[in-house]
Amino acid sequence: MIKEIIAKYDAEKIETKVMQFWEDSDAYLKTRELRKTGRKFFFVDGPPYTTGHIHLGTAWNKIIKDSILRYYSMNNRYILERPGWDMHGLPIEVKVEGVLGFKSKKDIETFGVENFIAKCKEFAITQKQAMTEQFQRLGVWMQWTDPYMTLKDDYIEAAWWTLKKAYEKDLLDVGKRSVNWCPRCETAIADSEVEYSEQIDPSIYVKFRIKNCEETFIVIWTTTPWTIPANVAVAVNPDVKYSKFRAIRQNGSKETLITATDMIKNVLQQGRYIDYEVLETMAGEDLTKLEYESPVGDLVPIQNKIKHGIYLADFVTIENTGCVHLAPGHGMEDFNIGVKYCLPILCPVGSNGTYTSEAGEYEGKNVREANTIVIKDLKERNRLFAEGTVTHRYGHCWRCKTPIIYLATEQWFLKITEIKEKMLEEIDSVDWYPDWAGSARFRTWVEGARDWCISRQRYWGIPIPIWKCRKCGKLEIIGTKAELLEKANIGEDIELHRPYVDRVLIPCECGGEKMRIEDVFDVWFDSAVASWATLQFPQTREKFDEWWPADFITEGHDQTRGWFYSQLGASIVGFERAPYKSVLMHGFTLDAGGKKMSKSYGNVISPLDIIDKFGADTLRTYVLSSSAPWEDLKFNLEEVETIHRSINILWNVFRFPLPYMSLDNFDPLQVSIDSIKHALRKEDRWILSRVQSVIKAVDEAMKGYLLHKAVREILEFTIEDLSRWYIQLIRPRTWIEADDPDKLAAYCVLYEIYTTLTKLISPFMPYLAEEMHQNLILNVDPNALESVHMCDWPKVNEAYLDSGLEAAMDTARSIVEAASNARQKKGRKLRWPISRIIVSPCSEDSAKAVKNLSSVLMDQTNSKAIVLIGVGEWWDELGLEVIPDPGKIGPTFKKDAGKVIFALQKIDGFALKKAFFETGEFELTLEDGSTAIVTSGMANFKEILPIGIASAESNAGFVYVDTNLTPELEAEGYAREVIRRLQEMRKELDLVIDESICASVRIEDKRILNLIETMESLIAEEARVDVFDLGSDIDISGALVKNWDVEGIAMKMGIAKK
RNA sequence: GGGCCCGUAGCUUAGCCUGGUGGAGCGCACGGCUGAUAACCGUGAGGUCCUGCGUUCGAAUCGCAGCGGGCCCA
Repeated sequence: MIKEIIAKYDAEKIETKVMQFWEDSDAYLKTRELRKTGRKFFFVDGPPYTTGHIHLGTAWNKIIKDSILRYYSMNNRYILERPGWDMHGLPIEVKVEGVLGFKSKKDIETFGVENFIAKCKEFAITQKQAMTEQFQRLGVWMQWTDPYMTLKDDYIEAAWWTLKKAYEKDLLDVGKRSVNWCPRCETAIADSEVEYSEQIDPSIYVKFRIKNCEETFIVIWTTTPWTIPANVAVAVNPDVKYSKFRAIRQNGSKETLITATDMIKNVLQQGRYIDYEVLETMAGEDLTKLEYESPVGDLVPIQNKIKHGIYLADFVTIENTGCVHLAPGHGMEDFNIGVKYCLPILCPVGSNGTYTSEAGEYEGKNVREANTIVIKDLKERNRLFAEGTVTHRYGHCWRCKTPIIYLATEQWFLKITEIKEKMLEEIDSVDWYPDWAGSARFRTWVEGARDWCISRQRYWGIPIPIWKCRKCGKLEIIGTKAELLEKANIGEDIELHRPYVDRVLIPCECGGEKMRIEDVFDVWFDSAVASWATLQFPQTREKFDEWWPADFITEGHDQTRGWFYSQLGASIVGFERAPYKSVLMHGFTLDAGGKKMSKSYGNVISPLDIIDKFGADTLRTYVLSSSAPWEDLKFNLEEVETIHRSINILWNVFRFPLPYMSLDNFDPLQVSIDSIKHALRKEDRWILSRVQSVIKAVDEAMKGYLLHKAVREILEFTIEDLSRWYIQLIRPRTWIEADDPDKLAAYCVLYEIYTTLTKLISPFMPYLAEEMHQNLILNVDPNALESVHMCDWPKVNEAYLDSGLEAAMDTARSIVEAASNARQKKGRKLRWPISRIIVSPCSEDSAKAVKNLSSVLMDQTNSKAIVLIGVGEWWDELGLEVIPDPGKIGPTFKKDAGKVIFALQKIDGFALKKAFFETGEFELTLEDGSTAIVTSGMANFKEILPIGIASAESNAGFVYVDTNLTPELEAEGYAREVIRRLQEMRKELDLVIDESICASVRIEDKRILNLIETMESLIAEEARVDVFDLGSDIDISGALVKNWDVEGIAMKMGIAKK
């Protein structure tokens, strides 16, 4: 039996209860089980990093995923969607280092890698647990008991297997490259791990003395003096003019310099020269013949062994001096030029950011601290041309904020440049939502991609499975744990982390021993293999063959260069095809002002706080409805409150009929819409049609992942059509006491609508939907499907669709609004009946709608009749005033204009208007008997409303409301006022709906009393009055007595339980 | 500096693809309703459609340039 609900919407209560129900009933597992025969749908969850707390962005991300998966599940898709956790990497290492008070890698070595790894693992697992609970609270249904975790051995094997594939396909490369390096973490870091921020650095101009030439210097500019000891060359632009010129100081001293011609002025200013004289102008090309000597050769002996040349490079811009200092060991572009021209890659800096012995006198000094020393040394050697500072954006380690340096070190690479074409090809075979996410954004990124440095010199990560012979240097790439154990002849199981795998040695054919290289993987490589790791590949092939590749993934737009990219690269390496078939790119959460949320701004909003206040359904509905998925979401608390109110309306809509249904023992299993078909009213057919249209619209929206449109459609239907219209229309029917077919029809329709609506909202508001399902379905039929999420998604019932009726109802609503507007103009409350409203329709369709829905119109306008005028005709009770336009009449009629105007004011406006409408002119008889032809435009018209009539425009045409009272109407009006007061008093006494009362009403105004006496039975019936005492001088008593002022008439009323 | 996206009422947004007098919701003001009631409805005020230039008879809509915001890159 359907249960009455008195409680107002209490999200916390509902959601706690439903969560418990899901757990007790194993609803999630049963739902998946139920769809086992359905078409497979493989979803791969982009693994959030285990930071310990979810934020609004990760919440939105999971909410989008959950809603889409619930929708697919109801559409009979068999879903696989293990949630994932990204648990390795520097962020956790840095956190743990912080907890343990470590400063550098040495501390870790002292503490013991084994101990350190154990701490990292413990930390990651604790954080994962906390975040799991938070995601569950959002109502997200995933395999929380069996997530994929990047720290598990089977996951690690997936990464190993992929690397081995890369090796077999010759896509693995090793070599010196210039990489971003964090001197604190002592590791290479990815481009994506570099955070740029403003920083003040030295800005120096340095003179390099040209060899075999009389005291001539080429001038370069740099912000990193510490790289001067590693300088090996200078780059100039091939398309730029350079000059050799004599610079002259105030005191007459001179110096011969080489810079870009256009930079002479700047250089002179920097060096405080006052004049110059160009000696020679040359192309960049000409400079390449020159050689120069290091300014610090006496301090860095290795510099004297290097031949310092000048080379051409397109990247050189006309800034500063137009000559660029090249240190291939300390810069990306420098390195590339170095490789191109086979320059020595001098890198006299160690992993901790201090100079090595190669740096001669500088050995042991920290590079950033060495800046001032280098400047001083240059000055002493007369090689410092100018000195200053510059504020610019500089890269920092995203975890520890240390300024990065570039180091040329030996690293491992995936040769992305070799598979780029294939990657671009695969992008086209993927469905992107929105389209430009793939066709523009992702494509551009991949086109510019470089080889991927996958090695890191750290501890907490997937060990790179490369074993190298200490004797002959032969490599062995290991693909699985079994392979490792076998090749190393180890019997017992080991964990695939450092330092355990580091201890495993593999005998080499040469008689030597292969030992693992020390590096671990870049964490981006971890998640890159998620789509097969989550299928337990390579441990088993079965699931992989069944499910892979993913049908769908969705992540934020930052993942264009992140997970969308890393997965594609790894998948081309492993399988030569994209690992996903469709991708939805979603936006970022910003604060209400459109700024990004960040701890330093203090504008971070926690999803958990929102849930505590409004519930998960409100948060979900808010984030889903407020903007298109791919647009950034400006989080606005007022809008959350608005959504909460909307859901509250949904709740009120839902609970409104329950007391009546319960009272009447309404059993939906016994009565169906078919069985009471004959009793369906127009409005019933209308709402049934509307709900079909909503299903259609939601399906259409979901097809393109337009979740915002889907949710808005449902909310608008609920508020506009259900709450504001249909419920208002059927309220009187629910009060009918007998077992009336009219009432039953309304119940059946409501029941049909609600059960459909329950399913429609279930992907988006899973808790509320479940609560409604439990009452509407399970309380009626204990054998029904336990959870709404197990139900099939509603199918559009074409038989109920009636677009003509939907349009007609729109017309009717517009008329009711206009009538309400017109009433207001005359101050006539809706409670007071009116004799008639008159509609002058603007089209045949409107006229038809009025005829068709006249009962609805009478009902909602509280009028006794609807008068329909013919299309294009005038309501004959209207007067029409003719307003002549002298501006038009004057020029035509000159001196007779006055007579024409006078005549126009006297004639029948209707005839004139008709003539204007039909022929455009009218023959006017003037006072003196003569005639004049007036044409349309010479007069305007203004309608004259009869007394007591007000008008307003609707989209069906003009609506006139007759507010003139008759004694009958007045009697009913006052009666309604009395009923209203008695109802309010009943309420105040908290009476049960169908409880009878004794009531007494004293009205001293005789005329009003007489009117009301004619309505005594109506009042008694409406207010459930059994014993009714009405008079002008009676005593008023009861449990509650009140004095009222009804439209200026004093009334005293008393009521009591019978 | 580059790529992509966004900019419409105080706030959140529809309309933009396919040019023809800009629509909602929230908030505000006024009025109404009343057994859904700490709910609800109506009316009203409120717009340089980010700016400028161009195309066009006509631009929120198309093009170009700029400004502001976001993500990514340099």
